[in-house]
Amino acid sequence: MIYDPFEAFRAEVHNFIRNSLESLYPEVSSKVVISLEDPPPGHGDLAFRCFEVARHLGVSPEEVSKAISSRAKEFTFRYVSKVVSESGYVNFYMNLDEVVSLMCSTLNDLGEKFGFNPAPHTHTVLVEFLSANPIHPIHIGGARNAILGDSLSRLLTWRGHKVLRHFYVDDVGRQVAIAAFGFNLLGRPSPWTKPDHAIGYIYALTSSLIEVCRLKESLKRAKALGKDDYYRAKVSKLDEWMRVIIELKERNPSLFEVFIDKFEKVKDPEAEIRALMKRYEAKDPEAVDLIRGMCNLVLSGFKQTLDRAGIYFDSFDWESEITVWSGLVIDVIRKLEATPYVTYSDGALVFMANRLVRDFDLADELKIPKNYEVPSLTLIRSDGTTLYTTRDIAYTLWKFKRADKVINVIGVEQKITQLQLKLALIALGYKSLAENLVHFGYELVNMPGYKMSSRRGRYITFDELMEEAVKKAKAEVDTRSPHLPIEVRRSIAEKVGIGAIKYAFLSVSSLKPVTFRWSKVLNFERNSAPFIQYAHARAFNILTKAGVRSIPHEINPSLLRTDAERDLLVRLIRFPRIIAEAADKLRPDLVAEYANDIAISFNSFYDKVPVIRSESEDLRNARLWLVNVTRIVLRNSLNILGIAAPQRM
RNA sequence: GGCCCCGUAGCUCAGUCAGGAAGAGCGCCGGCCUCCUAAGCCGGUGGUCGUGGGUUCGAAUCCCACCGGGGCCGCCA
Repeated sequence: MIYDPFEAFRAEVHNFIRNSLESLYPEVSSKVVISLEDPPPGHGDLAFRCFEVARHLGVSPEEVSKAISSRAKEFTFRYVSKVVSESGYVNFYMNLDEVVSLMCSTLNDLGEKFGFNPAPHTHTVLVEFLSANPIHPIHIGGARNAILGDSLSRLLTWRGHKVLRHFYVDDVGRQVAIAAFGFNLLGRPSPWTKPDHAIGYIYALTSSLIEVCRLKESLKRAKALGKDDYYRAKVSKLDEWMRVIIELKERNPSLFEVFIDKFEKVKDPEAEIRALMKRYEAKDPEAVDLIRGMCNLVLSGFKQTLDRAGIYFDSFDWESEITVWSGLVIDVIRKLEATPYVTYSDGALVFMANRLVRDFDLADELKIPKNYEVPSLTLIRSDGTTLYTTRDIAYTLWKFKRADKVINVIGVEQKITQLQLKLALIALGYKSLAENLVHFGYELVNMPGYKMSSRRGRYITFDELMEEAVKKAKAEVDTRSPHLPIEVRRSIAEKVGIGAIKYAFLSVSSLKPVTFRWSKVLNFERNSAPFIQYAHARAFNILTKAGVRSIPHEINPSLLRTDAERDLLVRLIRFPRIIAEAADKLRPDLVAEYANDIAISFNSFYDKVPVIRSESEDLRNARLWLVNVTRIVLRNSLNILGIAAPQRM
C-alpha cells in the first residue's frame, strides 16, 4: 500500500545521488548528507545542491552537478523523467505518467482519506491543551492555544498516531480559591449570563478587591516607615486598581453593590482563601461542593464555546483528583526526597534542578544555555500545601501511564517550569519519559493599546471573537448569495467566520507574538480560510454540475498539458508528504500554507481551463479527476486545521 | 543583572534548524464577468533581510557585539 506517491520519486532521486556520489567521489560520499530541496518554479520538482560536495573536493559546484547529471543516461529511472544541471544544482523532473499512476492507486485505496500518511512507527500521543483556569471565559490567548492544540491533534491523527486530547482542570490553585470565595460570598448565585462570563466577573471583582486591600495594608506600613518612593509607587498601583474596580462596577452596578456590602463584612479575606485551599486539598466535603460546583459551571460555559468552535476533548482531568486526593503527588514528593536533589529551605521543600543538570551534564542535551543556572523549584510551601508544578510532575506520570508521548500546549512564558518538570522526571529516574515530553510553546496574543488581564476582567473572549467574525461573514454571504435560504446562509457564515479566526492563528508560527487585529481575523481574501473554502466550494460545484458518477479512477496525465493543470497536479501529489513533514515537525502552519497554495493554483486553473466544456470526453474526465483530487485535498487540509469545508458559499 | 523569543516590502508574515536561485498576502496602480460561483483571475508597484563587525569562494541563514519589541528569572499559574 502506497500512501505517498511523491516519496517514490524522492527515493529514486536520493538513491541516484547516493549511487553517483559513491562511484564518482567515493572519498567524500560518506561525509555528505543528501538533502533534497524544492527548486524554484520552472526548475523541476526536486533539486540537489552540489556546493558541499564541491567544497570537499576543491572543485566547482558546476563540475559536480554536470558529472552527476551526465550519469543519468546510464541509469534506468522509473519516476524521474529528466535530470538537468543548472548553476551548481542537479534538478530532477518528475515522470508524471508513473507518479500519477501511483497516485491513482493511492486514491483508489484511500479515497476520501487521501493524504493519510502513517509514520513508520506510530504512537499513542497525549496532547494536553487549553487547560484554561476554570474561573473566567476562554479569552483570545486561550483561543490560540485551543486552535493550535486541536489542529496538532488532528494532524497527528493523519500521521497515524493515536491521539488523546486532554484538558487539565486546575481546580487546586489559589486563583480558583479566590473565585470560589467570591462566589460563595454572593450566595452561589445561578449565572445571570453565560456561566463562564458570570464567574469571570465575580473572579475579577474578588481578586481586584483583595489586591486593593493588600495595597492599602502595605501603604500603611510604608507611611509608618517613611519610605517615600515606595509609597508613591504603591499609590499609583492602588490608583490603577481603583480604576479597574470602577470599570467592573459599571458593568454590573447592582451585583457590585451587593458584593461590596458582603465583602466589607469579611475581616480577613486572605485567611479565608488560604483556609479554603487547605480544606479543598483535604477533600473537605463542603469545600468540594463549593469549588466543584463553581468549576463545573465554568466548564459548562467552556463546552458551549468549544462546541461552537468545533473543538473537543477526550478527557477533562481534575487536578485535585489525579494528583492530590489520590496521594500521587505525595508519592512523587517522597521519591524526590530520596534523591540528592531536594532540600529544605526556610521550611519549604525545594528541588535543586541545576545541581541535577551539573551532575549529569544535561545542558547540551536539554539545550540549556551555557552558564545558565536553572532556578530551583519549590515543591512544598512552608505551610505544607503543594504547588502547581509539583502536582504537574504527578500528572505527567499519570499521563505516561496512558501514552508513549506527551505534548503540552502551553505558553512560552512557562518554559522554565516545563524544563523543571522534565528535570524532575530525570531525577526520579524516568529519563526516557523526559525525552518523550514535548513543550509545544506559543507566544501570547497582545492587543494594541490594551493590556489584557484576567484578574482585571479585561479580555476579549473567544465567544466575542466568534460572534464578530460570524456577523461579518453573514453580511458577506447575504450580499454574495442572497438567493440561498436564510438557514443555509447562517450555516455558511458560521463556517466561514470561525474558519477565518482559526486560519489567522494557524497560519503564523506559534513562536510569533500575535498582535490581535480585527482586520487580520476578518480578512476574507487570499491567505485566509474563506479563500481556501471558496476554492473548495468551486471545486465541489463543478463536480455537482458534472454529475459525480462520471469521475474516472485512472487518468492519463499527458492529457493535462497546460501550465495551470500541471502546476496544480504537481502540487497535489505532494499532499501526503506535507502531512508527514507538518506532523513530524509539529507545524500546522505548513498545512495552512500548503492549502493556500493549492487554492491559488486551483483558482488560476479554474479561470483558465474549462472543465465541463472540455474539448473531448477524455480531457473532461481527466480534468474532473483533477478537480476531484483538489476537492479532497482542500477538504482534508481544512479538516487538519479544524476548519469546515462548505459545499457552497 | 542573567537567560529566552521576535526584528525580512508601507502593513501582516514565510524562508533561519541543514549557508548557495530574496517569497506570499494586504495596500497602491492598471486590466478581466454573453463562459463551471468575481470571497476570483491577469499584469504592475514595492526590500540597506534591525545595526556594526567576523567566518566563508558565497550569509536573511553561522559566530560576536550592539539597538528596538516581548517574555522569564515567585513559597503564582
